[in-house]
Amino acid sequence: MELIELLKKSLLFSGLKDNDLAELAAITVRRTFRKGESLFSEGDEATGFYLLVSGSIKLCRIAPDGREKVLHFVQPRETFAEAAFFGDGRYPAEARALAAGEALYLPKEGFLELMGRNPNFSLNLVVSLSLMLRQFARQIEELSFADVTSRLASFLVRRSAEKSASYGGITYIDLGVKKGELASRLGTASETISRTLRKLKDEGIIEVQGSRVVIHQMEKLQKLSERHE
Amino acid sequence: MELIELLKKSLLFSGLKDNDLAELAAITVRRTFRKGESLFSEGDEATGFYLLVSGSIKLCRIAPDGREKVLHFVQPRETFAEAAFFGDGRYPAEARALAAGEALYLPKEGFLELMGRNPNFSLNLVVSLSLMLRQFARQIEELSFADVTSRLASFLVRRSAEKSASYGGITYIDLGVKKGELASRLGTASETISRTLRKLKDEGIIEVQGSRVVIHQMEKLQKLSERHE
DNA sequence: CGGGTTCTTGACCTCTCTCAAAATATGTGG
DNA sequence: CCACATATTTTGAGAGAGGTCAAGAACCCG
Repeated sequence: MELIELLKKSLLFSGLKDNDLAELAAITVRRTFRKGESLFSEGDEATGFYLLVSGSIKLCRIAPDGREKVLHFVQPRETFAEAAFFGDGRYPAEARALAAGEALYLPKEGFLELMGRNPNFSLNLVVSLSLMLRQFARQIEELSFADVTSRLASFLVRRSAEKSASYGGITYIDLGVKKGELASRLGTASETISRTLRKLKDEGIIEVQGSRVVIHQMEKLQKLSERHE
Repeated sequence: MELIELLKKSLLFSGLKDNDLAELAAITVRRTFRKGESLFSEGDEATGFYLLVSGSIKLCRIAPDGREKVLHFVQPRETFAEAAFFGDGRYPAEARALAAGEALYLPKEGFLELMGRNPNFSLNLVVSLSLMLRQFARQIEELSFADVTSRLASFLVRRSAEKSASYGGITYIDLGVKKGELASRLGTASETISRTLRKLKDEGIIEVQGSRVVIHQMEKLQKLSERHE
């Protein structure tokens, strides 16, 4: 697809005029990646940020004891590693591909230059970062207050809103990630996810088929996710 | 103090030239507040953001069950509520004064205009937001992995780095907040903070005198905070 | 059809939450 | 500056959610 079309799909560049986008396209680098490939690692020098076009990426950190904590699953059209713009210029996490795909690379240097010339870039970037901050704040709140059932319900509800198929009141979600990864993202252990999914199934709220989840009673799920929040 | 001098103290405006600062000063509103006063509440229309000059502010959210979750303690010279720039334009949390002081209010409208005219404002804002993102990411990681001892140690170490007095290997920290608030910030209960502080005291690592903490063995504290990270 | 990974389940155990009560600190008016 | 009222902190005891370890089952791929 045309590079400019791809750029336009991102929230980050949505408000830009065509000639702005052309400037942007001039510094953009297309990059494909395979499953399991790492786009950058924790501690690497941050030379730019990315816009995911297709495929699936997780941002994660490795704890000293070897366990991995998933901070975020990146969806197509989302940007990631914008925070590469800060002070020390190192990536604070690793970006690993869960499925093969393509990303657009925006080099820091060229982008900073664009920001200096064209305020629209900065304004959009600020909006994007602010949205992320809000998301993170919610995650912090969830981790402090909500139990695993509630967090899992919250995840499923959100996922079903953004990425699902629905027929006659029944919603089908494709988790798209291994349950172990989901556990890490929700700040718990895979065993607990297993047990919690089972509990929800026993209550007739959902059904699990591999990495596919069928939601039978969305309302109950919503209630569970709001109980604490 | 001169308004421009106050503005210059913030990381957010540190790199600006004097004439930029003068423009900024022109739209700045000084605002004093008393202890317990709320600068804005969750859900209020976000009309701008703040730079804390003196006093102490906490950002918090109230859960449906009435409990309060502290997201962040704002230190003098720091800005807060920059995220007011996003989409729906509502404050996502409440800002309540822990001690009387003064803040500078930067109205959204005027600031957006400045950003459009002068790229330096945007660049600094992006840096500032990125730093916050990094902080939040660390908090998420801590909440998922680390136990309370580790989180408390981490908090103390960080606090001692930014706000402490030190004589001959012994460091004195003023918590500056009630222990209950600290508990909320660390995602735990005040009883647990109490017990954990006591445990650290029994091990000879720290000493507690009201809201003052004396660190005797910084290395051990550091080790505790890194065990998980 | 192996061989490896991932998932599930069971058992156990520990950390931390909760509730209740005592102790301490803080603030207020006189 | 004291004495009382309120708020905060500490301590104790009990319960429960969820982590960990271990083993078997299911799944996935070449």
